[in-house]
Amino acid sequence: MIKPQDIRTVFMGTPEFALATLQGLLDFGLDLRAVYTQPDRPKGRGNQLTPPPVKELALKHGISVHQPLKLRDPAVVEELRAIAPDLIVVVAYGQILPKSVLEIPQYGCINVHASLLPRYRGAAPINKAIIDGETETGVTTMYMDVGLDTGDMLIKRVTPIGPLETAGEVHDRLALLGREAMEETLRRLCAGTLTAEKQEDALSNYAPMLKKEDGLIDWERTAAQIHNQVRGLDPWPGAYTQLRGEVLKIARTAPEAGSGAPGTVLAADAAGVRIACGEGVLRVGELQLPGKKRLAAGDFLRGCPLSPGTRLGSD
RNA sequence: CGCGGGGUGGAGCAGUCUGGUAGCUCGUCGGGCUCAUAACCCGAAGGUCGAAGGUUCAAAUCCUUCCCCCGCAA
Repeated sequence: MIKPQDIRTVFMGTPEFALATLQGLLDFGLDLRAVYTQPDRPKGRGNQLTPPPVKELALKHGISVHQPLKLRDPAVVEELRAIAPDLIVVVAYGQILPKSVLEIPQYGCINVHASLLPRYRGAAPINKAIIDGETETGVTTMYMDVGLDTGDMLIKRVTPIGPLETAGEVHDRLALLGREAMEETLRRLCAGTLTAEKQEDALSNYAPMLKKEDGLIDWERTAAQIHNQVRGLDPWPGAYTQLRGEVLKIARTAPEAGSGAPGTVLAADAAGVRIACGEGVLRVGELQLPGKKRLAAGDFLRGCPLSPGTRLGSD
């Protein structure tokens, strides 16, 4: 039986997704020696230098924060070795851990990944799962190895994906599940009952980093496919089409029955804008023009009327 | 000094370039019509046009300064 306060731990993470797990580590009572996170980056209007969410939480708890540009820098590795962690916990850190780092902690490097491995390895597991129309997903903790999300699996937590749920909503849920999975992992680590399971590589697939162009809608596809694309890319990067040469972002969609020439507005009122797809009709609840904010269909139409017959997409 | 858009009745917007009665769609209120309705018809209320200063006979509109909001750059 290992006591949490005897485990010298380093946490590595950057965005909001990592927050719950970091808090979980604190609550669990680990001996948290340092937090590694990405450097402050210019963000927001005016390009303000903004600290990553993890940094703010760490500072609030008086934990020393490291923000190396490159973790693989020998000096950085040396510094980390000097901290002599028994365990490194990694959640959405944003940098690959070199072998030299992976070998430092005696209890290994444990990562929380937002999918049911071996499915959806890679940078955008939540989005990709929704885009593919999956009805459930989850989180997996694993021992990290040199591959990308290929390490031996420890604990899984499953959650259903609702038919209208967006990536943002699932993201928030998975962040909490990730914390639970990590806590369970730590309990077993302390109790000595932690078991690891190899990933079945043949069942794996890869979720590459999202690009803005992934949001371009092809109205020839089915309403269900487009719906999955829209909610899978919400809130970032967002799905879009074109209206009179301008980018029109859409959100809060639902597939419906019906038909028409793909890309044609069939009806537009406060209940939504109905657009014909290659198969079926997509009801759009929220729309956004460049420089404007996202508006509910009713509000949007007051400022930008859309008459039936309007064609969307490239000409 | 990263790029860009904006602040106009309760909501969303037009009007600003080219100064001259503040407008549109919707909402609200009153009335009418209807078996009925988030429908339709008639009418009404509601705005120091973000703030201050300047130019002008006259400023939402042109000039200066300031405040606030938003989109994109993960």
